Amino acid sequence: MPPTKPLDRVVPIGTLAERTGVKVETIRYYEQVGLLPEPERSEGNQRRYGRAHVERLAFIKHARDLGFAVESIRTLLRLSDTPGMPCDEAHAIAAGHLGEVREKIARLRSLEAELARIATVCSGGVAAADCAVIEALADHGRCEHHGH
Amino acid sequence: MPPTKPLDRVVPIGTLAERTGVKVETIRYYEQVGLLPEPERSEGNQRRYGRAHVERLAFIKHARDLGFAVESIRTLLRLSDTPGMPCDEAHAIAAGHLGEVREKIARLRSLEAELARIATVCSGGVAAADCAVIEALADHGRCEHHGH
DNA sequence: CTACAACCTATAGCCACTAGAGCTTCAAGA
DNA sequence: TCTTGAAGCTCTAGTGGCTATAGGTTGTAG
Repeated sequence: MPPTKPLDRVVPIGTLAERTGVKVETIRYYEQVGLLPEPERSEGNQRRYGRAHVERLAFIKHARDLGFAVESIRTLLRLSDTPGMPCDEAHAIAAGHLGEVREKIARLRSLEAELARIATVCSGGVAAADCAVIEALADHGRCEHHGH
Repeated sequence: MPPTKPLDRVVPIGTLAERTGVKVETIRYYEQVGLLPEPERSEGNQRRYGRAHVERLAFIKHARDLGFAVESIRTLLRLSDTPGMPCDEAHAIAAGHLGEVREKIARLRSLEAELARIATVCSGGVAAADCAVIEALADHGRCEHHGH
């Protein structure tokens, strides 16, 4: 028989990791915090995963990549496990997260403007006493009014 | 004598906290990790801060507000303490941080686009089985190619 | 049968705080 | 002077989402 690895229905944790792009340690962590159900074990006590696990982990990974908190993912998984439920909660989680992301962007943009201003004034080579970076940080009169 | 508090040269930790907008616990933490020097103590072992502490803590707060890591702030403070040194390092830290902030913004913007797409398709009220949010997360074929 | 990669558990560390328990000190009013 | 209560003190543990290490066991190719 050839190494039919990609078609195996039951795979060890390393293969699951490769297949989903999630590290082995992270997979065990997800199991520990209850995102991923405990899989069957081999005779020697090693984890053996099936197709359902691959799909569930892909779901988790995708949600994490989108920045959802583990707690939100727990809820989203619960919803996806009970397809009859209305999905208002899922929408609320996504919309809430979108709001957070937008806030973060806004905050980072104001940081970016401030940092760019500071960093362009001083491009190094000057004595620290006259450095615009140090000065800007020391001079709290300039920036504390538009709270970044 | 009236309560000349705002002009006192030696203040307890609570007043320092009020004056800088940094929480009492955080001030003690900064002292513990060596950002803020240990102040004098009252006879009863309570911290008493002077003008120099206020300025230093304001510097730290401003830098933290701008997102600098504590480790970077340590270096920036060292530079500002030795005004003769050239400030190339300060410039490098600021420029490096600006780069990180810009990367974060870029990543968040791609998240925002994806989340907005997902969240607008499904605005709730639908059964979870048909919910675009759940579906988008489950369907890894759609998004894994443009790595967010 | 042996070698060695891959697996296992348990624990500690990361960052920058934050919260709590259980105690002591300070300052204002009676 | 005494009492009260806010504010201070130290020490420890918890947060989120992993990541790393130590020290052992299992699976499998040659």
